[in-house]
Amino acid sequence: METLAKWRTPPPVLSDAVYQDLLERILSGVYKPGEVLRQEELAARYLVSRVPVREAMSRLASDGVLVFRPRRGYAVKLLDAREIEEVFGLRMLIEEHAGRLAAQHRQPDDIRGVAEILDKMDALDRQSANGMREWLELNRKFHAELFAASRRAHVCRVAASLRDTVEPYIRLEATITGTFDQADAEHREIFEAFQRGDADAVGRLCRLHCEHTAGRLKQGLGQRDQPISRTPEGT
Amino acid sequence: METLAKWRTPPPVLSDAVYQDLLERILSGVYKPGEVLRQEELAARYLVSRVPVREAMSRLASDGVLVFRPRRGYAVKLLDAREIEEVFGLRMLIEEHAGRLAAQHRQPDDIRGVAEILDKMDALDRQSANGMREWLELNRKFHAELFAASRRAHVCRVAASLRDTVEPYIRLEATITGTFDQADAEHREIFEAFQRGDADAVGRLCRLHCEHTAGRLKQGLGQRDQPISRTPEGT
DNA sequence: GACTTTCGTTTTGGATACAATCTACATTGG
DNA sequence: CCAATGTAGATTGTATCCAAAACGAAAGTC
Repeated sequence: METLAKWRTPPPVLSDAVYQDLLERILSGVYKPGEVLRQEELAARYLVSRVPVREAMSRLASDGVLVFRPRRGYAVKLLDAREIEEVFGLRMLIEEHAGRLAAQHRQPDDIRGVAEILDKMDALDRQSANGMREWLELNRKFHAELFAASRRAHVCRVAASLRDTVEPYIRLEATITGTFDQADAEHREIFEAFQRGDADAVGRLCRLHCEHTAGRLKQGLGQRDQPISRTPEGT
Repeated sequence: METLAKWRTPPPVLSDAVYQDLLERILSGVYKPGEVLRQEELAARYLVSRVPVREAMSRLASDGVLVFRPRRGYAVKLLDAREIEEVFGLRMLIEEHAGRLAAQHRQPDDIRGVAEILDKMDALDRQSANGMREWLELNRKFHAELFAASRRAHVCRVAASLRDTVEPYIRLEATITGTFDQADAEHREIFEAFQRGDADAVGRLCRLHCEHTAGRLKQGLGQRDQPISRTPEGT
């Protein structure tokens, strides 16, 4: 038998799988900000022991998605309005930078990849709950793929981390108001500048896009007092 | 007996202690970029089991200080010149922002705290190896304390993470060249602007400070080919 | 001689076990 | 009736154990 080993896909690591799924569930609001995550419960859900669950959670805590209170477990990070504004302030900086770099370093494949995501978003039924959910996932993917074209791993890492931190709130707001039109239009604009390699425009538009998202969020979630559970927060 | 429990110091979490010490050792170059960290070895060093060690390492990996390759363990992140430049590009953005916010939101205590650090740095003997080490630690602390005055946890988190990513290289360069004068002067300048609450100046100076550090690094480490071990890297 | 293949060792990933701590609730005393 | 106390159960943090994968060196093959 010849060297099969070289071709075999490397064995998956449970904590990675848990990390991914847990992140997805937090971003999509299955676990709400402030909610405490029980290790045993999650271990049972994923049919693993608590060890990989704990590892996944400690990573999510470093990402800023969870908070850790010793001996009291991990909870979904709960942001107040001021913190949301803070994160968006950072996103505006980083994403302008990332957008500019993306436009400068993009390859033909990148344009195709991003275009594909936009097309998929166009095809969705924004009225159905399912369509909304898919739109939101594709929305996240759009930005990730766009920035990935910069070929700058650290830029992408920071941008993704910041985005993930506020993503639950973005999705909450979008689900409530159901307005995707402005975002759609801005995505198209960004894409067009990206396609023609206009770095300054992409940067400027990305920053604006952040700013507008922050504005919608502020308005949409501003009135409602914390709709969230009662966990007193640190970090 | 009255409620003693409330006064007892909350029980320490081993993985936190390991995280802290491990980070310090990585930043100070005890574990060099590219080096693989054995779980058993570290567990023995800290007299704990491998579990808290793994947890600490998974956090450090999320911070960008370590890289994780499934089933092959964690290694100290090895950056090439391009990545170092990338990180400094981000730092210039973030730290200008952070510096500005710090100047705007600083309290009297913050000024005292930062001044104290600068004084300690002044008092050190920069020739001795020990003095250098202390200077480098205080240098890190200076920036952390300065930015902390912004009262913006997310800003501080991102700034610290980016700084930690390149800190081993900063310390390596500084240890080799032994030139602290420019940094000292810039710290003083930043502090003075910080003291008088000149947000624009602090922002501008922080950005410049980053730029200069990056420049020194590029020159100091540019010539030497990777002095590091042989680990082939991903992420 | 270079390239596999084998096999033993090392090291990792994960499960289980157990002690320490926290939480909730019932009880007591004022 | 309310606050403080005590206690049982739930939950976390860590140690220990085991199977599987990676590594390295020796032996075999063309």
